[in-house]
Amino acid sequence: MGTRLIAERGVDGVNSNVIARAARVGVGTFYGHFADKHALHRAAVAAAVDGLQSALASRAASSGAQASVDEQVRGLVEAAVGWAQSHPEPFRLAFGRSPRSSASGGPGLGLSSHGIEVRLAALQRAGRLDAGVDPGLAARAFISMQTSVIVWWLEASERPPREKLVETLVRLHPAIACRPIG
Amino acid sequence: MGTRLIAERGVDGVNSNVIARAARVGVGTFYGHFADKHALHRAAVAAAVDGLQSALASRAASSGAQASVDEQVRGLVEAAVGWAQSHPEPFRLAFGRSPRSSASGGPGLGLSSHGIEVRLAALQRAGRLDAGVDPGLAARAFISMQTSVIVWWLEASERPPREKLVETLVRLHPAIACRPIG
Amino acid sequence: MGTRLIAERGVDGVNSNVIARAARVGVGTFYGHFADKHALHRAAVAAAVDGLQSALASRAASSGAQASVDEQVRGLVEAAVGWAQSHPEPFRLAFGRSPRSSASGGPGLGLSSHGIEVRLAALQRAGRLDAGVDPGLAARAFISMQTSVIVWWLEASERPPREKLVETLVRLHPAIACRPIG
Amino acid sequence: MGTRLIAERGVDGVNSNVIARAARVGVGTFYGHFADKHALHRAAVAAAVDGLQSALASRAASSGAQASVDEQVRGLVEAAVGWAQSHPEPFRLAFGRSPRSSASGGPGLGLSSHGIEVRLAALQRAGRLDAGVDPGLAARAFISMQTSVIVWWLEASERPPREKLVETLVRLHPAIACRPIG
DNA sequence: AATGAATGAGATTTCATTCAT
DNA sequence: TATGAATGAAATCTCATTCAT
Repeated sequence: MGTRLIAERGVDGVNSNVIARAARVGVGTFYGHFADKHALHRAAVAAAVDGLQSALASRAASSGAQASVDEQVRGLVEAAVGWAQSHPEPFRLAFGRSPRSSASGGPGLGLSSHGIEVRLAALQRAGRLDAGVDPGLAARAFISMQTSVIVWWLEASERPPREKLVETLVRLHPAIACRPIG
Repeated sequence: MGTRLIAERGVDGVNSNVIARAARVGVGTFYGHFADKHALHRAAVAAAVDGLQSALASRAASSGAQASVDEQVRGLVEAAVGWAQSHPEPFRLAFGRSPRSSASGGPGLGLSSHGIEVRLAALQRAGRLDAGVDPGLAARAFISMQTSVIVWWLEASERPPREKLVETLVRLHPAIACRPIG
Repeated sequence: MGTRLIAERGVDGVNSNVIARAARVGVGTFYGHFADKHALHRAAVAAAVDGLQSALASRAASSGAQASVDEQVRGLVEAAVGWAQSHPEPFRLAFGRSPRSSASGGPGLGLSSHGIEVRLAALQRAGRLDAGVDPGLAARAFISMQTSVIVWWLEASERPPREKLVETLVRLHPAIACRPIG
Repeated sequence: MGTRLIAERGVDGVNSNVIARAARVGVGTFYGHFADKHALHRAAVAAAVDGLQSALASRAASSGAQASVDEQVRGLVEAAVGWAQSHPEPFRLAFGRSPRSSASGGPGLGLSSHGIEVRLAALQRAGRLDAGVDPGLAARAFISMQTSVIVWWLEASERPPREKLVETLVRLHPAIACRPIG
């Protein structure tokens, strides 16, 4: 439980005593649960990634397989933005600057880009994605973009309305943005 | 001189004594040149941002104003990738994970998205950019995406060829990806 | 029971939780039996000292008072070596390095040197011990020597046979080694 | 230089801050010189062992090779006692209880018993040392005994006079104590 | 009586920064 | 100006002990 409480605070210049105090436990208790500060950070990031991942998965499941590409993309983007809005701290923690932890790849990763890659590859085989686009790169690019922009949007003082954000992200999704021209 | 030598190493968990040693100067010397560790970091990031910025600017200048949007976009993407390849360490330093410093905005920012925003707005007014897209968000999104993907690509072991990278980024640039449909 | 189990392990850098775990009891249980870590250590040392002491006493009793000095000395050395061999861990614990506890005196003490001192004094009065020797010092010296050497011998990889050990210690016992010359 | 200052204090329950303070240096300075508390302890023990060793060596050198065994033994014992008296703290540190450090062997070791062993073996071959005695064990035994007794003597409140101590140790030295009988 | 999670004082260690040379 | 040993505040971590179950 300490995990969530602490995930909701920043974990960067923060030190173990402060973390423990914030979680209302003794320092020793903290070390009883996590090997060190970074173990906690990793756990919190993993929890956030899992949280978002399952939000996306359940959205994908609820919008039937018969949905159009546009509908699917919009659904996923909305799910991502929605989860970010309801879990701003975990989202920032996992996808904001300095995710020293995300083993996998660039910013915003940790979140697997594999699912998107597969779908893009399928679209490409069906001639519905520009042949010049590399599905792997494009998937990765979209994930980075989406998380980066949402992080910025969460923090921005004069932020565009949520619908504009969703609309823009949808429009930039490779499956939509990179349809074959002509 | 120290700037570059140090920029070429990581600067995060690294401590000032190590930085100084790596730069082959005494600790004291280091503090003779920079107020503190963060001043150095800021300087290195700024240098990288400036470097990239001017690479982009000179490319924009060389491709005349009469060039098509596609040519301009491709030129800028190529310039960005080229600079990143010839200055991988500064690029990573400035745009990789944990840019604690970039005052401006999200990941990859530090690099101003203003220029792109202006151009996108112009295209939109000319009816050549989908009306649903927010130029500010889209500009920001593209910058984040581009830098994130390039950082990943620089580090990736099995990376797609450079042409594929450029092609994919070009195709995802809002000015191209978000042309009005129909 | 806990006493012996724990005595058979080292007790120095070892912490109380580890001790308890090793003894297969809960930490709390441990503190139910001993006031603190040192109480346990003291108890274990005392038990070892008592054990050795009574082994020596019963040997002294069994070899009648009419036995020669040589026989008595050999009997006691054999008893000490025998007990050490059958209780190596307690022996090490009580007489090995770092007996922070032994209130009494130098290494190997805890074991009283008084008995030996009395006998040596008697021999000296009878003109059968060199007059230059101080019975107190000599007694103390023999005890230290005996325990130190046995501890070493217990741990040594290429150790001389037990008989050689006994023989050497006997020969170094003041009552034998320091007979008046000529 | 910190070495000596600190060696002259106890180093057991003492913590690094206290050590540093006692040596009149900052904590960091301490860690600049020694990896940790134990490194200092080891260094101090080594220094003490070396000090005693060279005191013995120079005494051995000054008493010509033509000196009798008795004279040689007395010389070495006097040298050991003398060094211990003039360097009581290092002596206690190196040879007192809990020398967790002495890699070599039993208490009092660290100090090599090899020299004595060699001489005893020579005496034995010459028929001037009881055949039942093992030179290795006897050498080791003497070293342990000597250091243990000196440590006790340094600390004892009612201690026998120094001459008595020397006399007793000389009389217990195997080369003298274990001459063949008859 | 037995348990072991929780505690926090204190030990250990790091590192940004200073300053005498 | 260059240097790096020295510094100590602050961070990390340990472990003897308690106490609710």
